[in-house]
Amino acid sequence: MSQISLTFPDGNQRNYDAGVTPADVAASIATSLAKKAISATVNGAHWDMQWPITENASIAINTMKDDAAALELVRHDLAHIMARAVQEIWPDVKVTIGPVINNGWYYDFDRKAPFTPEDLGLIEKKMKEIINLRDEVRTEVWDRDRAVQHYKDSNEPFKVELIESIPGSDPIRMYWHGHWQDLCRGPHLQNTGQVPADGFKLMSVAGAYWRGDSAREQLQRIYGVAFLNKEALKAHLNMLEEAAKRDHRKLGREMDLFHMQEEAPGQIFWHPNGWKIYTTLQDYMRRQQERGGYVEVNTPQVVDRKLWEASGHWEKYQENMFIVEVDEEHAREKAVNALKPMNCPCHVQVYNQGLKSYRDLPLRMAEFGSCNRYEPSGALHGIMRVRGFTQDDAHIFCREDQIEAETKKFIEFLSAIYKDLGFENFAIKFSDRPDTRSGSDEVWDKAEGALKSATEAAGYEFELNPGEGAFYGPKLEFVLTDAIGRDWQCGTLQVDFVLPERLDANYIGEDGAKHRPVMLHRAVLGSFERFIGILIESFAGRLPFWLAPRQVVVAAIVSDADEYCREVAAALRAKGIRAELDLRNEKINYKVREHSVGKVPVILACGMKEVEDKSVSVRRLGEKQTSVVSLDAIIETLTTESKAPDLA
RNA sequence: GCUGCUGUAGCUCAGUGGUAGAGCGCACCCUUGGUAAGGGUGAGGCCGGGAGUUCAAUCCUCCCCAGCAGCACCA
Repeated sequence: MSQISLTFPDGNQRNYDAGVTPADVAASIATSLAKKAISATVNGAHWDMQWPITENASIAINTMKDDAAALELVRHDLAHIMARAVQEIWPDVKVTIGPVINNGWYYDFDRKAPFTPEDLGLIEKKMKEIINLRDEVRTEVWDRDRAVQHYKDSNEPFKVELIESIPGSDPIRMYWHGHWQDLCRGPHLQNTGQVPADGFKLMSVAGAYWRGDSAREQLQRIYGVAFLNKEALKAHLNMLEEAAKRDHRKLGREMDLFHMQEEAPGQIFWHPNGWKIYTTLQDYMRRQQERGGYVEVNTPQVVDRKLWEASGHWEKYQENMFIVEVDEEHAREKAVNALKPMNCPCHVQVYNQGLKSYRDLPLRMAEFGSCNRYEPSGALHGIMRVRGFTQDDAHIFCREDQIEAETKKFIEFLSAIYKDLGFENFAIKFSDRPDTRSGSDEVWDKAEGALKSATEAAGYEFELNPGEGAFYGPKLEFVLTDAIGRDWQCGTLQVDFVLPERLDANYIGEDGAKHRPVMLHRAVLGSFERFIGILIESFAGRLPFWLAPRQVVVAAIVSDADEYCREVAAALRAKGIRAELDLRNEKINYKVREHSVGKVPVILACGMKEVEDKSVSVRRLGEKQTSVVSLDAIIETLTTESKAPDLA
């Protein structure tokens, strides 16, 4: 048998027979290592202890101390252990797939009766039993036909379909956790006992489509989270609890920002406090847009279907549109309108008024455009995903050769705003050409190239979403993350070659001939509603002073100080600071607690001492310490703090 | 839209086949208290909507609506 040379992390090399497994290698070093090993890293690849190594390679033996490898294996083995547990309890349940995800894993099952929360408890108990059995994990590569036959014999149709979709050149690998067998590419632990029995928890069960296809069977997906020990699991569950506390729906109620009700699903009733955030943010955006060279317009909400037919929305987007039919008494036919789901067609109408010259380009046309979309009921989520919302929308009409410069300018514009609003970090996703698209490959090449090089020139990296572009052009998406790690697309920039064509937008070039402009659809916040939701969660309700709906509460400690409190509040209001009075017949402790819970950034408490000194006792949100400062000083301080970042 | 769960006072939630309860909040009274809940009294509910079973439904069944989790969707 031929020999191969394995190089260890410390640089040492040893020779082994070709086909040696990491288990053999570990055993050759120390029996204790062989026992506690969980996997190997061979030439950078995560390697099962049972897989043979046939060539010279670098090798590292992983133990539970190697967090990344250990977490992946633990979660992956738990997926198998859970599937085994489920089939041991309910032998007729069909298994499908069970990958590792963030913080844990899931496994999709086909079973008629739904899993109940009690079932999850049963499964968890069974899983712990399996772990305690310390069953050996074993693997074999099978012949494709044998694997298919096996799963046909054992009546596992989803597995048959999986095998048939594995490319012909790939091996079909089987794994056994004890007696229980599953198709799996591996790697896995050496035995089930290597899984920490107190480091995991089954979290929830929900429907999920087979292969992510809503036309296919709906399966039941059980989610679990897993960590290397009890403490880490506890920390994770704790984090989830903390995240739930900053849910914008909860804080929206507590801070009296908005509400929603059955009669208007997916639409927001803004209360005074919430609307103050909204208008403050809008005022800020308006100033930024003016500086950024945009002109602002406003266009109709209810627009005849003729325009939507021309734009292509009627054909491609109708099921997401609110259709408004009007029987006009004296009209000969029924007028059919739609609430605008997007602003772009209306903006082209504005653009098309009068002849445009190449000298007018780029023309950046902005609108705080109120849109309505009939979103699927299951998609609605607080104020983050709604049916009525306002975009900070703009369309840049430009020449093809201006795409790159405009894109770069936009990314810089957006990142400055995100920074002002407290988001230093955001992800950029780049979606390139989909299979069905309009426009020539040559034009797509140019547009994709322009977006990519503009992103790089602005100093950002992007993640590629292959084939996810719109049919009319490639796009950039700017993504922020909420309190529990869910991503929300906020900003976007989409190149559009199609709409100017469909709505016949043009400009007169230097050559005196008509040319077609390109449109860049772009938004920074995306929608005010979603963005405010993210702001609330990101700051856990403790908005920066300039955005806080209630900035100051002036609270009397004794009622003899009421008159002075009125003076203080009036003085602050004269400086444009949002100050409220609390002269209620309550103790200062009570008032402090209530306004702290209400996330008011500054409480100014006044008793007789303050009345006499013309001072205030300042308590900042989140600080236990108070300080007494003069009225003049606090007015000056808070006046400065109340300025929006662009005015400071 | 799909699967599952949920819907009782403004909020958070108990509860029962014989039309309801707590805490907080709210109102009033007492209390003027120095930085995260002072005390008392009281008001407040078509038990999400509709139909059915029943002598009787908030409770059981069916349909609808809305919310929650996940999936799909987000051109």
